[in-house]
Amino acid sequence: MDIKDKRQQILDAALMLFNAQGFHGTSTASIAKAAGVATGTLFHHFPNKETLLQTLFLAVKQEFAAAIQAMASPDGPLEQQARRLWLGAIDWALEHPDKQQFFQQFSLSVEIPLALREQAMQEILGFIGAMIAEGQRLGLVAELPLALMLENCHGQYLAATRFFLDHPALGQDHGHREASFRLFWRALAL
Amino acid sequence: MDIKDKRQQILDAALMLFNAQGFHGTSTASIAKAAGVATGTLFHHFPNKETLLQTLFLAVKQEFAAAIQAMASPDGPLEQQARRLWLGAIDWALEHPDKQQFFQQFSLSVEIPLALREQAMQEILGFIGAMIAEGQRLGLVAELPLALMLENCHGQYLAATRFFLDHPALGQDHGHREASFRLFWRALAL
Amino acid sequence: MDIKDKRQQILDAALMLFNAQGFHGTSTASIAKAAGVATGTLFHHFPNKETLLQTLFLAVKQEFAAAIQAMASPDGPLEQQARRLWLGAIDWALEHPDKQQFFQQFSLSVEIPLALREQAMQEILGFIGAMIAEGQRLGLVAELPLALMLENCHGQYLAATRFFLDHPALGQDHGHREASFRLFWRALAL
Amino acid sequence: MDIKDKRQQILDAALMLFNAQGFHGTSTASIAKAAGVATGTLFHHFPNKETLLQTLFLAVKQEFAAAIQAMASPDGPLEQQARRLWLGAIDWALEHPDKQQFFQQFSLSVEIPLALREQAMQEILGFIGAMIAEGQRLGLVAELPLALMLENCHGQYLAATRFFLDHPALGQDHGHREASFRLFWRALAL
DNA sequence: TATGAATGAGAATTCATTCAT
DNA sequence: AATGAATGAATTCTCATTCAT
Repeated sequence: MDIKDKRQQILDAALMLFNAQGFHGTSTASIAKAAGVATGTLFHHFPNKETLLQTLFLAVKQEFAAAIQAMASPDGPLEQQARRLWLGAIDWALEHPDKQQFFQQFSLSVEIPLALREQAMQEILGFIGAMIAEGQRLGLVAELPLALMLENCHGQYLAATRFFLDHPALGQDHGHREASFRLFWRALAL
Repeated sequence: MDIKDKRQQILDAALMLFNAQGFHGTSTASIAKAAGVATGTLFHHFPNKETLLQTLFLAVKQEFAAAIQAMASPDGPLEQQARRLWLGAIDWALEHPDKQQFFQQFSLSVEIPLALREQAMQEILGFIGAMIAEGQRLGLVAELPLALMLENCHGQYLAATRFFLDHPALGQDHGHREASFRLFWRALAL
Repeated sequence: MDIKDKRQQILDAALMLFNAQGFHGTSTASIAKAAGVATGTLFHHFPNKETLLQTLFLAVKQEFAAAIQAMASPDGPLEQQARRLWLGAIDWALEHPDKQQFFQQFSLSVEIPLALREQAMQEILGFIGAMIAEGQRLGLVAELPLALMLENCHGQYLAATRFFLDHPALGQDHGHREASFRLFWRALAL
Repeated sequence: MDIKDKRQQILDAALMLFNAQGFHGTSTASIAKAAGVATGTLFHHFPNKETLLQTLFLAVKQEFAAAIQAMASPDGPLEQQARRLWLGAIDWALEHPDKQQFFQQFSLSVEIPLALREQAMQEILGFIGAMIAEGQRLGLVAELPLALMLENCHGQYLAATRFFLDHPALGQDHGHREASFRLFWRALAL
């Protein structure tokens, strides 16, 4: 237990409680208690509650981005690449339900400053954009306004993970997994 | 000014402030002040702050549902019906940006009890479900799990209105309007 | 007890406690308790602790200024006028030892913003300045830099009241009263 | 830099910060930081914050007393001796504005325990008392209560240095320097 | 119905001090 | 002697809600 340092324990506790009760519904005292540290310790590591949330957001975002990046590979036809990515992202969500739920709650929330939110979106959607461009070059993807397509991808991903988090069993069901990809892909495809 | 009763003034002020500052960021005192009434008056009309939010949510939801219902008509081919509905819903969002923003913020939020949220979703997505079933019967719409399709529709609608609220000028642009429908429709269509 | 409103009770309690324990040594909770009100009530009447102090400072200052003004009258030789004023001011201090002690503590303190302090000094020393000018015109008062003379008057008054507050019995002693005036007057006189 | 030991660095930083922000407005952490040492180090040299303040007070007082003592000499007429002392004390204040400001703030403050304050006053005013007695023996100084005269001297000195600290340029002006002495001396003189 | 002063539990944050290294 | 992470009591201030008028 002493291996994980207190800073990390605080982040873990915050993730759990923010998910369960929301940002404003969670007191710093309760985070500290759940983390097994004193109230002062929280403020030793984070100047205030807001920064704690943002630090957490950044950390989760980076973990997700790294996982996605690791899945991407330019092998095979574009649709195969996209399927691999989509299902990989769904799997990541199912393996890290707490982190995914955190994303659902905060990736559009006012608590995260606009700049940080947009930066996160950019980082994650960045190579989705590249893949769409490539698809358009190959005549596989429709020529629609890029910003709108990206917002759409984001919305579909949030919807799909929302669905699978609400019905965890279906996350293993081949039919539902493929269906979710089909909706996503056909929206974009020519 | 005395025409609108104080209850309505309170609801209006709450809508504005909840949008701007969130539920927890808005004090009942500030709502009362913005509404031009005394703090106590708010609690004559609503037993507590939560109920105020839920009442507001219900009112906005019903207004939206009524507007959508008015647009629907079983005339013409299914895709035309769907286009009319989709663009009508987009227009409603553009005409009521404050109410739409309120929806964006609270239709998935923890502040609204699950039961209320689901009921609202049902009411609004209800005849979307019917339309999908009809489409499937006619062989126009893909045979995918219904719950997933509905969640997808919802996610796409939120994404589209998010986009148009962020770029109000494009709300009048034919290309973007059609593109948003195309994404929506192609996801579902066979 | 209900006659004095809570606002005044809070000011009274604050005066007492600030005197006894200093500004930082006095918690808002203890002020509220001593005033017999809830903590929230204090913040209903004063936006924060600092404003409470400044309001108190202003109130005491105005009471003192009014008392002094009431004593001044242009009758008799200048030295008589000055003596009347000086002894009157000493008497006020002895009759209101708590308010005088408050002045001792805060009239030079950093807790009171410079602007407020200077305004208070002006108001109280204003007609001391006029009296000095008159004395100089009559050839009774030395021609020294005015600002320095005023600072000196203030310093002497604080010293004298400090002495009399520390030795309350001597406040009635004719010898000491006269001696304090003599020191003051001879410093200025030609 | 390593020449001055950390203890002294802490005292220097404390002097600066207490002046700028007051005792309660200055955290031990900020003192340590300004001194370039760790928070714990402060508590190796001083058992607590209060003791740090009192140690500082004592050190400054002793430095001042030593400087004054060095200026005193029983040569020439008494008024000359007094002038030398007074102007020397003013000069000391102007040469050590930070230490003088510290004195202004704490020599009457509640933060310094009464005993320490009185001891300091005694030490500094001690030979002022002797000089007054000598003046009275020679028929040069008024026969007024000694305690009152000492308090008056102290008050005048604080007022004069307050004035000169607020108007540093005038500290070199012969007229103002002499005027400040004149006020002081004429108050006491027969 | 309407008012707004009063309430007090609860929140975020600060900070002097300790102590293992 | 020096460090700085950790502590937790204490502090200021907020705010939903009540109630006498």
